[in-house]
Amino acid sequence: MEYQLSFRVNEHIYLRDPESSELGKQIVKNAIDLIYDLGFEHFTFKKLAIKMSTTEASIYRYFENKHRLLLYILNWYWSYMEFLVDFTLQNIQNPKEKLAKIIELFTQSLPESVGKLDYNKFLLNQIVLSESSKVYLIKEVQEINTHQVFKPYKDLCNKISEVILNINPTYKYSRSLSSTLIETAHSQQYFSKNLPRLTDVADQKDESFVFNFLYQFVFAALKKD
Amino acid sequence: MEYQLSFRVNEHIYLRDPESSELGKQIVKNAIDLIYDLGFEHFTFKKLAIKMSTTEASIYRYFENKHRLLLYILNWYWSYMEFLVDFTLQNIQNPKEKLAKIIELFTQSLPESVGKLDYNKFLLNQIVLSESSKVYLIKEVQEINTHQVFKPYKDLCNKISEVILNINPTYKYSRSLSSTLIETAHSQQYFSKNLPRLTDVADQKDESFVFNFLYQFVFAALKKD
DNA sequence: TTTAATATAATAGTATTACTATTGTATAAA
DNA sequence: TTTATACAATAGTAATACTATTATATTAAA
Repeated sequence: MEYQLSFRVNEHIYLRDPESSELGKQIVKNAIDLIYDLGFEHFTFKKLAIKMSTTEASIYRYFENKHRLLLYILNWYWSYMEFLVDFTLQNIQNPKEKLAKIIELFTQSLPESVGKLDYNKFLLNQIVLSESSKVYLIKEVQEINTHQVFKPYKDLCNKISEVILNINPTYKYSRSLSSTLIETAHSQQYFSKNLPRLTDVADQKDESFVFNFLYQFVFAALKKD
Repeated sequence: MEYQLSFRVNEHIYLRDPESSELGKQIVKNAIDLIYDLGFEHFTFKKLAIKMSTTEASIYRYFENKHRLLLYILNWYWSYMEFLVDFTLQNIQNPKEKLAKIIELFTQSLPESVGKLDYNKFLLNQIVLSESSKVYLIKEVQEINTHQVFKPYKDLCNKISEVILNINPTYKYSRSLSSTLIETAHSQQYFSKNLPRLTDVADQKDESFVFNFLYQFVFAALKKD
């Protein structure tokens, strides 16, 4: 069985829906590769156009600027993670077990899809670790937020916070703990790899370190006294 | 009593020590103002030069590029925070009380200095919230890390992790918890203001929200079972 | 006191990046 | 067959990032 996942992405993010044409799909796919290679600061539409043998202007017909393209990728990622959460929690009743699964999802490498239709999940995950916060840490947050461009992130947090409230209905910080879970999963993975002295990883290859750390503190925070 | 704090900043960060001349000091001071006004992405040396009635080239004699200038500011901030931690923990014996004070430092506005000699602490704090992660979330991390440019951050984490280990000597994640404390203090303050649905703030003016959230989860994580 | 050396910032550039108006071509509709 | 329109490429401009060189001021040496 080979299938491609697609999500409706807020139309304020793009000028022309990249899902609507082959060129559009290629722009997103190649952008993920190139942002991974160069880092977002060094990534330009010109370089992307050369890589794809198309023109800068053609890319500009799809996205206003590179920030919108990154925002598109992140919207896709957040929607995908919400889907994965739903998918993974199927048939699990115990809310503690659910939360453990969620932490696992955010700290382990994403399942690679079978076909070539889909985005490269490894590269996607890598750019999320290093670039995701750049989509909201900008002067224009408030303004673009009015167009609901962060809704998938909020929905994802909401879903996690429901599980948290199932474990401890009196816990007062379910949303903050959810966003902290996600942000910390990212930052600690990034630190483990690049600035290990900011963490307690013994072996930088140890994939379970961030899981163990997060598991301990998330469940500790939810313990009733 | 009016005094100015200065810290030795790693000389790999600048081309010419900004502390060594009046122009250098003005560059840093004005940069803090302008990055606050424009956001780091829209901040350029040209605009800074115009604001200061000097030239772009003169600024380039001090810093290789705007990223280095931001890194300089963050190095100053991390050193300053370590100083503040030392200063604040004077005469406090109880390690739990110490940690509470530390959380307070990272979640409340910085003490403004008396004279005009110093940097504007309010603006400094604001740009730390929105721009700090941009100094390490770059393709060149590993490379610049070899020049110790993140040492003040690591030292700061180290200091906090010592306090953590005093509370619970068997806790295995003292460094990770320290960096998470700092990063979460920043991100939750940023979210409270700009994307409140990712948090549980009731009133966006509530300065104590992030403190309460952090206090609860940091101390919960350290509780022995 | 005059000259030489040095430090400093300004001038005047170039290359790259970000973005856009216009044109040309292919496809679909009338 | 003609006309509309959808699309991407051409060909630009403006802003940004960065640098080589020149001019000026200051300090040190003769």
